[in-house]
Amino acid sequence: MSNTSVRSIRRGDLARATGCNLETIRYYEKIGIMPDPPRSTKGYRSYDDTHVRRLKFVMRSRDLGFSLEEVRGLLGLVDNRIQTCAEVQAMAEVHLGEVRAKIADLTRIERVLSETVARCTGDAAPDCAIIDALFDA
Amino acid sequence: MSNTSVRSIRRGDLARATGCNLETIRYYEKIGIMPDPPRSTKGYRSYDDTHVRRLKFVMRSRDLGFSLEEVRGLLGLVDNRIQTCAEVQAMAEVHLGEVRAKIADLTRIERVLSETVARCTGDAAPDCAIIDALFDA
DNA sequence: CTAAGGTCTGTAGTTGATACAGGCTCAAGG
DNA sequence: CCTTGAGCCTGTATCAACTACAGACCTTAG
Repeated sequence: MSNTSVRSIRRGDLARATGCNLETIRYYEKIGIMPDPPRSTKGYRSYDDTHVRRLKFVMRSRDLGFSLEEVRGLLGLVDNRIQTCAEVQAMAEVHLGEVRAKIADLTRIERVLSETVARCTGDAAPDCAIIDALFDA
Repeated sequence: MSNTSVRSIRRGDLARATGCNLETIRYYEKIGIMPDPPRSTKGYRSYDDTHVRRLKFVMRSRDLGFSLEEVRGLLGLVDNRIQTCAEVQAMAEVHLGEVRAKIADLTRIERVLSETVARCTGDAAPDCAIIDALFDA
């Protein structure tokens, strides 16, 4: 791990360091997920380690499917300790339930779709088992 | 099955007959998924069987996760026979691949999340294994 | 000194709906 | 006949979560 301490990098550097889209950084600042960074005399945003770390946290949370509102909640513990571990756990469990529901839903879709596709002859005729299935299901 | 032929129902009736949201019908007409229906002398939309059937087709396709653009493609076969069965099959297979990819993705998320939640003590402390995991993953 | 490329701002577009305001119209009850 | 409430009409705004663009400014390498 490279723990090289970084101070005063620009937005493009932060984007590269985290893999985050350039514009998304500005968006996160606008909605308060990321703090307004200090500026250079000419108005350029200036980031450091703490921003890299926080943005990676946000991205990891998003990658696990937490909504931005949920991420805001998670950051509550990070920032002000306004949330307890128990609350975070509850939130994560709710989210886990949603993820499992989505998996169940997609699994049902997968089953129906694969059955339907299997019934299709795949020829050049303008008559199709998939279309029929969508009409008559 | 009730095959009672229906002619000249209004938008609210179509919504009830299909379970579709009232405003969504207008939206589908605006984007060309549903045709502009004939109007009464006073401008009221007038639907019949064919609209009920088509809207149900659209809803079933959406329920299986097809995007509106994909639905548009499926409707191509229904409407003008501009697509062959083979093309529909190819589209369905691509979509099936996407569904499977999503399931794989969510399954990974589910695994990480459930492991993380399990490591959490769930007490009132302002220190949380979930937060730590999001930082250090 | 110049040219390329990075950054600044505000704003618009994306997908797939859903909601609302303000005005008409229609049907039923009194 | 009149009223009242439901339903319908239109255009426009809102949501998540970004992403992209225009036009101006700044920085840096050659």
